[in-house]
Amino acid sequence: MSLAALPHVPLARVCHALSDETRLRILGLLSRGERCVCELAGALDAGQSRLSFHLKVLKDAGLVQDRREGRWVYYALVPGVLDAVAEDLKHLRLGTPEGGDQRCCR
Amino acid sequence: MSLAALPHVPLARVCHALSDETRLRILGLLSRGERCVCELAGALDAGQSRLSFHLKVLKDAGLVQDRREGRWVYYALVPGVLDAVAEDLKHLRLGTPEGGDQRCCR
DNA sequence: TTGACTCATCAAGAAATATTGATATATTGT
DNA sequence: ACAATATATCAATATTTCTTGATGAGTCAA
Repeated sequence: MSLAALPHVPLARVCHALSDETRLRILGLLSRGERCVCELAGALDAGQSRLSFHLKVLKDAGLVQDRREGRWVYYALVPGVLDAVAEDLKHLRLGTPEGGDQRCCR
Repeated sequence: MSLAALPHVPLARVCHALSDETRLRILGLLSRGERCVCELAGALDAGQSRLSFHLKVLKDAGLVQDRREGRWVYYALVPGVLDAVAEDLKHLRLGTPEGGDQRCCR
């Protein structure tokens, strides 16, 4: 499965979502199961609005999903998405062979 | 092999290096073999100093290496590094089980 | 030695991201 | 209906990153 299976988000944007320590810690926590925002806030040292901001970045990147249950919103990893990103990284290539094989300097 | 095998660069920094379209295109080109800067500049539409900037980001992240040959500097992917990053992403977890399993809300 | 060429670095400004505190919205219990 | 709780959003500011143009450093050939 490629990233493209999910509501396509460009790889660069996904990597940007992964490029922050706080967000990686969130994903680490979520890798062990669903968590609500206040649990995450407890585990990390982040203020509520900061956390909310980062969760939105992760969600927009298609990495996490949320689910409301009463007053709480539970966040979870989108299943398989990290594997999909990993796969895309391994096969990093351009759609079209960019720039052929020309040499500019001799 | 984990990322940690190489002169350790934190995953967040590596992902940051991967979070830019231009840099992904550079990596795509390099995935087909070594290229000198002027070749890259030709293939992409980037000015020289812009390209140099991005190459430095990639190098600092441990993703590419360079080699001087006469007037030219050839850049190449660090062998295996993309696989290593992919692996780290699949096993996204924190060093320590962060925040135990406590719940803050009931 | 001089000039042309490849590339890196620097400084300044522009653009994108992150943080903070305040406020808004939704849900629940009383 | 009201108050409390959980979360999202907004506005202002701070910080980081990117781009551009200028300059510098190394290499080569004449």
